[in-house]
Amino acid sequence: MEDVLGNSSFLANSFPLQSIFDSSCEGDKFPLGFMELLGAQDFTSTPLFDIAHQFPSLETDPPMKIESPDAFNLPATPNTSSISSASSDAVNDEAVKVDEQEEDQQKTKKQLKPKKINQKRQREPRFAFMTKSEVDHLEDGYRWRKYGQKTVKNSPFPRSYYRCTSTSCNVKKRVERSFTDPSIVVTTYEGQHTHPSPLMPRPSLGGSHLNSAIAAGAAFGMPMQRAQTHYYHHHQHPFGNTLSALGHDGFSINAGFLHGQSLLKDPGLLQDIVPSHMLKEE
DNA sequence: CGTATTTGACCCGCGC
DNA sequence: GCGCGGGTCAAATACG
Repeated sequence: MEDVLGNSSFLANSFPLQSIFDSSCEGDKFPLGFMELLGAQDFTSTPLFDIAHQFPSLETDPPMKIESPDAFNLPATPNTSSISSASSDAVNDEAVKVDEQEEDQQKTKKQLKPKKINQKRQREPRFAFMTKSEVDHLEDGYRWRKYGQKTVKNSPFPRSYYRCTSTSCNVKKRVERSFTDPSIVVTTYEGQHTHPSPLMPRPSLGGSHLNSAIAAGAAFGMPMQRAQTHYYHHHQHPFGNTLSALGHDGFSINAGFLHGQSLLKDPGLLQDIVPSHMLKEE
């Protein structure tokens, strides 16, 4: 296809991210989508989800705004392109706090027991990426182990469930194809990696756009494989410090686990993949 | 032999 | 209460 860049707008128009979350929210009623889904789990003790809490108004905002691909400078192959957004559910901090340890135990005992006290179940931050790709499983720098697959209602394509193979990292992701456009792969990440990417040990080595993009993408758990990653976000981004990136539309990234800190320290590198206004905007 | 994938069963939440 | 759909587990299997 030659309309690679055009794909972004195409995706935005024909496949509003909201619909993704609408369908990925299971039975839960998340009229707002992203903010509700903003989880309150703090793997790294970075309370960025609290920050997300401060932006309750999403319904009044337009569903999404797509970022110009140029802003990312991704030299990815024109084969694929992806857009992204994030979500998480909003829960009571207290409930989470109290729940965390208990939940940890319950987690080990799997879900045989009720893990939620009186709140919605999922509380981990979630990022959804729509990637125009022919391969289902995009390489994002982490190793994933498939633990399940389910058929998706209203879709001929199954949804696959992956879990990060790192023992201390319980990041999960779902991969499914859009039934409206089979060439689009929707990848939803849940949770945050507590470790650097095993496949991308030195992000700032090459200094090329690709390298930094991949490094950052890997850090964020974004699909990299021949994919052009576009981020959906709203106008403002409380990008307070380098440890947490967060768009108030729910695009939240906890980069606390990032060991390749040089990447975050150097705005230039980040600029390679993150829109400039996203870095400094407040 | 160790690791990853497959796949049926099970559990849970939600809507009716 | 029941059925449905989503999410996860774990035994079996495949693969290196």
